[in-house]
Amino acid sequence: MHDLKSLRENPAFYDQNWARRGLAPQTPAILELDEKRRKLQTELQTAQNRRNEASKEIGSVKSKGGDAADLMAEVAALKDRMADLEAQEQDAATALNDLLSALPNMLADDVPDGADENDNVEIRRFGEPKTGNNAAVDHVAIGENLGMMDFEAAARVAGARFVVNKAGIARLQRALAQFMLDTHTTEHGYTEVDPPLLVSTDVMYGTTQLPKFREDQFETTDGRWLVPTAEVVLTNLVREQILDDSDLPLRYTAMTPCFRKEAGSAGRDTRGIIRQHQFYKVEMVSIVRPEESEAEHQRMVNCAENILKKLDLPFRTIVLCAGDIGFASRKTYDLEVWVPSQNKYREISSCSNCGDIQSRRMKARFKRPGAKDTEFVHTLNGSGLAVGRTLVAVMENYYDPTDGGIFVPEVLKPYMGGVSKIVKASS
RNA sequence: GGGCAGGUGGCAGAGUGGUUGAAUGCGCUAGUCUCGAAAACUAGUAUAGGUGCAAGCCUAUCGGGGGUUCGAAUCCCCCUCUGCCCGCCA
Repeated sequence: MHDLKSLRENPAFYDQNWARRGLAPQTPAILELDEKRRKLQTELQTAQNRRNEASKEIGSVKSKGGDAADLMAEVAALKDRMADLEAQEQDAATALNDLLSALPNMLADDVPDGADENDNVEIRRFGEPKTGNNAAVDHVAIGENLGMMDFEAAARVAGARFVVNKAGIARLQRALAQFMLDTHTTEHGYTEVDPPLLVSTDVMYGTTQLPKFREDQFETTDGRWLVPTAEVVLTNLVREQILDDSDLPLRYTAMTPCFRKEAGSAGRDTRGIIRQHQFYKVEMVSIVRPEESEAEHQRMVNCAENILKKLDLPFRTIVLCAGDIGFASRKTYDLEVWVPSQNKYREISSCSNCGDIQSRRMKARFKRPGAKDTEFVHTLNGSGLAVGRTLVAVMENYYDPTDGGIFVPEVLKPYMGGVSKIVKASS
């Protein structure tokens, strides 16, 4: 949700900012509705005030044994008018809310201009990708040759965009998740959370998956939603709370399955596990004071990068341009890992500073010491990392063409029971 | 799934139709006292919105929604959450 007061005071700022995302001016319609709504509200409140007064008078007249018929007639008339005003005010408020909740966050000043992903800006690289190897074996071939990835079985039990991992690959993925979680909790100061995977509609609204991105979500028959990312649950942990200043910053991490319909992605990344209806992701979420969110953002990106560095996977970090940035985000860094079989970098993490757009929707506030008013917190989220895609990167970057095996990255060995290479079981 | 009991301010806990946004206690903040502290005393201490230059005034909120009434924390209905009992179940 957007700050109406601020929007009223500076509509040009909002329109200019939205224009960077390619949106037509929005504030004229908003301001008109807002004014209409407030006018109705004031009128309604005046009527309510008179009703309250009259009711008190009736009480006192009656207690003295007097006749309050005139006053009661006045209130009866007032009630009709109030019902009408209230309905109108509700309509205006709903319309205003619908309008506002469909509009994306304000971009940070230093977000580069641009129309789409081609205008994103690379800011740093790590590692040396093995380029030019068009014959690189992809993770599907590697996994199937090892007999540890079964897409046909997955299709039989669940349909397209699922996989069945087995044996060494299944364990490797578990090791990856474990390693990420341990690193975030012991080195990066995050608190591990084991959250619900089914959440309410309000929660999905809070982090902006609803109402605009309904098509990509799995809804249950009893009105709940499967989480598309742990961001949803972790961020909503502070919903409807007034936090104490000393509680901040809060840093949460969780490893969860994520469920997505991928409704708009038909035909994209159909091979392999790059884009699935269900995948594991280790997520980081920070809840911070407004003035701290920029620094926290940098910190979070470093935490995500650190995982890739420890795994010794080549990657690059980019800033998303105005045209490619997500709905809730003020500014987003993507980490892209080198995928040899595709001979390019692919997204493996996305770290976003959402400012106060989510906290406004969630009513997540905090109070500074001695302050009279509450303030909205800032929320940030980032993948640390997408486990399935990390598995792809490890399989392909650590592939041994001489025997079709996969070397286990050094940092994962403790999680693999001493196994240093995944090889085909001898039959 | 069935039944019973509940959900009131930061916490505890009154309140069962009429200045009750809400007693009282605790906690917290400020002041008095003190060399300082404790104790005691005094005052203050919810959230959101509207309106106003401002002081302020007004509206709403006692789990959520709807209803009855001139008037609802108090009465009625639905939902939800918590506790307990029974049933079922990983």
